[in-house]
Amino acid sequence: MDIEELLTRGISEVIVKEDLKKRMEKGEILRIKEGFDPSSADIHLGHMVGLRKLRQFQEMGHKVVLIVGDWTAQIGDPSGRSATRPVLTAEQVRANAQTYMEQFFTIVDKDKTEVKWQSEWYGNFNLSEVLKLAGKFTIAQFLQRDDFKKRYDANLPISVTEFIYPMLQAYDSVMVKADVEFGGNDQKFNLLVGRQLQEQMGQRPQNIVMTPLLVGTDGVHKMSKSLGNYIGVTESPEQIYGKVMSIPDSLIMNYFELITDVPQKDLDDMKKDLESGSVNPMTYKKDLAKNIITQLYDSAAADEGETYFKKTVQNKEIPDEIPDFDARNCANISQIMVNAGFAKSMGEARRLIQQGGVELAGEKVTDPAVSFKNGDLLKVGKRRYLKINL
RNA sequence: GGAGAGAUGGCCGAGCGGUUAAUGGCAACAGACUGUAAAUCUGUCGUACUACGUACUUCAUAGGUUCGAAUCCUAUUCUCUCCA
Repeated sequence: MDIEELLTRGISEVIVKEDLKKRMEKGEILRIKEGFDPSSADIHLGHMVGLRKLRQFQEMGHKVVLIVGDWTAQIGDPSGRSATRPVLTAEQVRANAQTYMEQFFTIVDKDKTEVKWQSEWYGNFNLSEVLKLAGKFTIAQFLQRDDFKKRYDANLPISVTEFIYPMLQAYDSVMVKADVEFGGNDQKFNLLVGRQLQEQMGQRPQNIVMTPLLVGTDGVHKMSKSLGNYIGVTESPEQIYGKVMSIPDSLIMNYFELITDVPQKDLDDMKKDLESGSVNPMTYKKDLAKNIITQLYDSAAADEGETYFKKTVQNKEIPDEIPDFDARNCANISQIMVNAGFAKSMGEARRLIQQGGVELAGEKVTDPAVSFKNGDLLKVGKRRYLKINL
């Protein structure tokens, strides 16, 4: 992959592109900063966009500096939603960070990565240092940030700690002497603050590489755990396959471009096929699902995912493995559904039955009081199964 | 410190003393349809039950007024605006 493609495909913006390109062409080995906030541990396909890009930089010899945001995790990233996050204990943060890194290094090369914790420099930060740092910024500057401005204009609360977040993130860049910082599109402001602070503190300002935000399975919002529209990289091949199939058809090309290595000219052909309608979108969506699973697992797992999908969704067959459920304490079918987590309440369970969404031993259940016996197969909705154990 | 506005179900947002378990939208779930868990259409969407009904618990929190309150009053907590 040449430098131009590296800086174009799957990238929304590079600041300053010419400068970065020159440095790379000169063969400089760059320190690429990637921060993460261990308030949540799960990596999903949305993160893959940037992580794959990091990997590509590593393959060209550059060094990734991963910053564990154990301090910023306590603030909560203001980008996105306004809901304040619960404060995590140090233990939780450490546990999350561990889990995160395990996932991180399935995509990024661990040997070419340096891990830094924010507490290395913030651990004994004192008030005078905080003041010195805060003194370098103005409120007007923060209100330029779209997210802040919108909330300010809409009379929505903005916590002062949210202003501190970009300051800390910027100071991180100074501490690790970052040459380049990676971030999602929505991070633009924070990334730019890093440039400014580095310059103020006598460092060469970092270049910025921004990756587009992957749209979630709902086809509308960015992929995020809190919106529930995400596909986690640790999910099972069957789950990933199914979730990929559930993205709107209009997202297929976007996913191919951002999280696969399929060459651009192939993508162009596929796009034409989709536009002309000569190929069923499902076909490409299946390819996409397999491609992603192969990256995260291997091609055998991808095949398994596909087989499972064909069986259970397309042919509506019963899956091979069905969990047993101990139903000895359950008086009726509804109770089993609630205890198994298939329904939130007895009322919901009854409704499912009324709507014809429940099958017992192959028969549609119409009477909530039907009798069941050991080994009976219970199907709820399209794809939730269990075997009754008495 | 002073003056004012506001807090409604997972989210957005109506309602301003009784046909209100609370319009509408989104999300979610089920059904139909489909070569996709896409799209589209229909339905459901506080909890429980001896169920076309009944009971209980909801409209920031705690009290109060009233035959009756999400709607009025008081206190508390939180948010926003303006003044200083």
